[in-house]
Amino acid sequence: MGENQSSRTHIKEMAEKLGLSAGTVSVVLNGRGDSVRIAKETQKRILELAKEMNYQPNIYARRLRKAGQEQAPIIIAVFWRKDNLNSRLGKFLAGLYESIVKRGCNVEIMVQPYEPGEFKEHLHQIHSSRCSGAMIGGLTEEEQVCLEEQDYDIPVILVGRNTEKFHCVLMDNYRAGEKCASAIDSSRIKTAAVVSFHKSSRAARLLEVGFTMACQDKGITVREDWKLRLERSTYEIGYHAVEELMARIPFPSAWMVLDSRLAAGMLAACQDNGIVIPRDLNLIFFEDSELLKYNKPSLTSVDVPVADMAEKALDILLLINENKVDIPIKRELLPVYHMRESTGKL
Amino acid sequence: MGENQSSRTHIKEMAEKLGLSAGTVSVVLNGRGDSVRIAKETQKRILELAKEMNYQPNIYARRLRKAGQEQAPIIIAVFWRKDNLNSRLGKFLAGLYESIVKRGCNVEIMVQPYEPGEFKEHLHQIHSSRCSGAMIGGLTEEEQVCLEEQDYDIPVILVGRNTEKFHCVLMDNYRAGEKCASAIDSSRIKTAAVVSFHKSSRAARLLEVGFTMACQDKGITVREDWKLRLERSTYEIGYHAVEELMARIPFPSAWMVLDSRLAAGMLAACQDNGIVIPRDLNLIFFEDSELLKYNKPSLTSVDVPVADMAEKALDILLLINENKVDIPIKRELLPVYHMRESTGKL
DNA sequence: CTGAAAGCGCTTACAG
DNA sequence: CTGAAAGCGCTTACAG
Repeated sequence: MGENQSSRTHIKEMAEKLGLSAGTVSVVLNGRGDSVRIAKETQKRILELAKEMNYQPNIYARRLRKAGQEQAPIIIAVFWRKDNLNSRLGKFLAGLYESIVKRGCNVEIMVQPYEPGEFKEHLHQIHSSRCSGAMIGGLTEEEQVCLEEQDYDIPVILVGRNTEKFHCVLMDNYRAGEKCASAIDSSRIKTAAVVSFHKSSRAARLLEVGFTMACQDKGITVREDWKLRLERSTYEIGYHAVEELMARIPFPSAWMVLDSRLAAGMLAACQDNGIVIPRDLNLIFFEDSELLKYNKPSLTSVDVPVADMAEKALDILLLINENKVDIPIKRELLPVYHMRESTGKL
Repeated sequence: MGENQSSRTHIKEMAEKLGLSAGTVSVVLNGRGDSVRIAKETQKRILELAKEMNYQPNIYARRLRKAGQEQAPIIIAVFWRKDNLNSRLGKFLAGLYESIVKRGCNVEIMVQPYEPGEFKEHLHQIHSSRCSGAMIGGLTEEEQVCLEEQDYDIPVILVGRNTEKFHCVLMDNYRAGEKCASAIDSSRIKTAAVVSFHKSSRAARLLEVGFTMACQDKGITVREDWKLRLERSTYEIGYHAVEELMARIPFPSAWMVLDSRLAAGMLAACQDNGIVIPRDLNLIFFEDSELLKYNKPSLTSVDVPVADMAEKALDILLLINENKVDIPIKRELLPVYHMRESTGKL
């Protein structure tokens, strides 16, 4: 037992095989063989064996060796859903990096992608022998439940998810919904629709409620049957959503859409059906994209403040590490707001 | 001297202050105080001092301790330009992760953003005591020169840059240029323009040459004065570029554009000037984006195969680590190709 | 030219 | 209830 665990070659092993000391092997492997005047022949034997046994140095041992010369860094493990790597990870890392520089602290960022639904395979990585803290984005509810079943000896910070057990940074979804409503010109517009998804998260529902409530306050009607539930986010589904809404009488004249990837399809449908934005329709998208910004007319959006979230997550992590506070910290941030032509304002 | 270097608190230090042994302190700090039956009072003193001195465990020491129980991983340092974090890092990491899973190897990814132009500050991180290999994206020419002045004891792989000294993975720019030309319907189109930048990289120039040569072969004329050099990539500059090209007589009827961020401005200008795509004009963009895909008409693009590059970079790194080959390996990959309506084909 | 020892910071049996 | 020792894998003076 225990054989397959430490299958990697070590210096000591090689030294024994060669009848040399570990020091000699180490020196040669580090290219200092000549300067320490190890026999050419010995060097050759060592290098050959290293190649043969596929020697890989243990980075941790090397770094430990350097302790005293250099500060040991704080290591942050960032867990991110594989299918989200493209969208927001870049912004998150950028925000994190900026904050690290600003604070002048010695931090290393480790990124660990995970398969959607399979986060549990990484639970063992959340441990003080691996990193100083974990930031986790994109968890499903089941994954979160699973995560919460255990305790961890380092701070865990959920990104974009609410939790009572761990720390978290998230957008104030209710406020985000309100913001969307405030983008509508209520002097002209009296009816509004919501386009969201069938399997909506708690976050999405809060957004919807915030929007609906704020609309009510402004005298804008949001009828129950104007709340569209789509299956997925594709061009075609966006296109059909417009046709469906057009069948409703009266035709709601402002739409809040909970996903910007539908935008292309929806815009095409509007064009094909002679709906002019913002004359006939106010459009507000959740999530920003170039598509929205450069469309003619440009489209208003409300987005998650990812960089901000990274900054706050770092704040929490450093605070916890310094004070060993044990109550969970929650930071709710305001959404980012891009007012554009699609809501009739410049 | 050496005081500010190791300012961090260590267990030994705390043990001395408290008149205890390191073992006792360690046990309590790991929450095993009760199970090992350390006096409550002692535990309290230890925890208080830890808080006061802001004790941070040395992750490397902890991980080394675990050696034998768990495999030491290969650590890949990914250096990425801060201002590119949003665009291609996600795809690169996704590609890297996929390849890691496919190969079933034990790899950790460390991401180190750097300020554009300031890569030299990270040179010391390219060392076997920090990681098993470095992948570097987005270097400027000066940065690359600076990097090449030194030797490193781990494999260095440049992403998207050519080099004789290190390994590299890059797109075959000449072939990419040819691909762009092949998107043009030469039975109908006889003239082509190139829109690029004033300060163009060697890569961009190769792309241009590949395009020009392939056009010649197809009987398409690319006149010198149809080669536009723009200052930067913005909406306005894209808009003006179209006006400039319209002033040329004859008006070139296919354009290869070396950057997709100009797209929005160019499309707006075409629309404003009654230029109909693809009837009057074939458009091919380098770099893909949603904007191109969902435009009406959808726009053809040629893009860097980032995920592929990540895979090949991993291949190289593992190969080098196994065989200690010392000749630089270069992998040139074919671009990714999105044929769309803007070149008149579906 | 090479070996033996010390030590990086930490944890874990073990002894008392 | 606590201490002393051993050891994780590696490197670096030092001795010979």
